[in-house]
Amino acid sequence: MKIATWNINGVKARIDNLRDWLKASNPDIACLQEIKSVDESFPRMEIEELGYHVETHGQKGFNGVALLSKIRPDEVNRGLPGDNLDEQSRFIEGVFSVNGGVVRVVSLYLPNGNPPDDPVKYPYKLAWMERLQHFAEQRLTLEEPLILAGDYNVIPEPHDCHDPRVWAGDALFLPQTRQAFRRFENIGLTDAVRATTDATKLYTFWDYQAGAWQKNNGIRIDHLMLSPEAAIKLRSTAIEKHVRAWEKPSDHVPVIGIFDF
DNA sequence: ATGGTAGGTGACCTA
Repeated sequence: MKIATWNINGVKARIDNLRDWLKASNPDIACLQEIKSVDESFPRMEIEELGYHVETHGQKGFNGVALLSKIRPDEVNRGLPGDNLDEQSRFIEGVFSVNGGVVRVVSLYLPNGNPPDDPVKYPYKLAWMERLQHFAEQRLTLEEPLILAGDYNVIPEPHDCHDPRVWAGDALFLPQTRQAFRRFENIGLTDAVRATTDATKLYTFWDYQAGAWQKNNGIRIDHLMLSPEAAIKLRSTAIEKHVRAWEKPSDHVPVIGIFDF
């Protein structure tokens, strides 16, 4: 089973890219972030035509996540538990039946958090990470394959960016951010890409500005985090870097996990 | 639209 995560930066602007990518990469489940669309205006038919079931958790203008899947989920949960007042659409979970078992797949868009001195933004990011940790801890007790896939807006380690000095004061790389991410690993989640390679200079995002792509000035912020039951079934990972060179690209590229289920 | 770029919105906001 091939499971992908991709921040597409606007589903309406990226519909041709998205369709081309689905045809070429052919994932069984695709987790999308930043659809920047309400549920009603998601280009559902254009995706269904390609044989995918569509579940969205959209929002006007910003954020928004979706799950595209060849098999229909048995259950879908929208919104990260832990704050009834949080109105941002950043989390959708699908439960899928696969040869006798179950796999839970989450598409998440973790808050950016910049600027860090803003009274709201960075605290919101850290609180969201804590809520995600609590969610994960609860799901881990189920002892099921769980894949938390998405744009984490976290650079885990210095070698996950082109120049750590540039990112030193950024919400994506601050010690508290990295510490919160490390907590995900400490409770038993595995960073799928890191588990399958020790290559450096692996990036999933290149800014549109200042020729970042041309200079390979990128960061690795899109991750597949796995429960032990999913990690043991992980066969390989890939970062589909070529997609960044397409016409009208997203600033992120798809990250893939291939599993034995 | 601060600027460098981009998307969605609608007289800026977010990344």
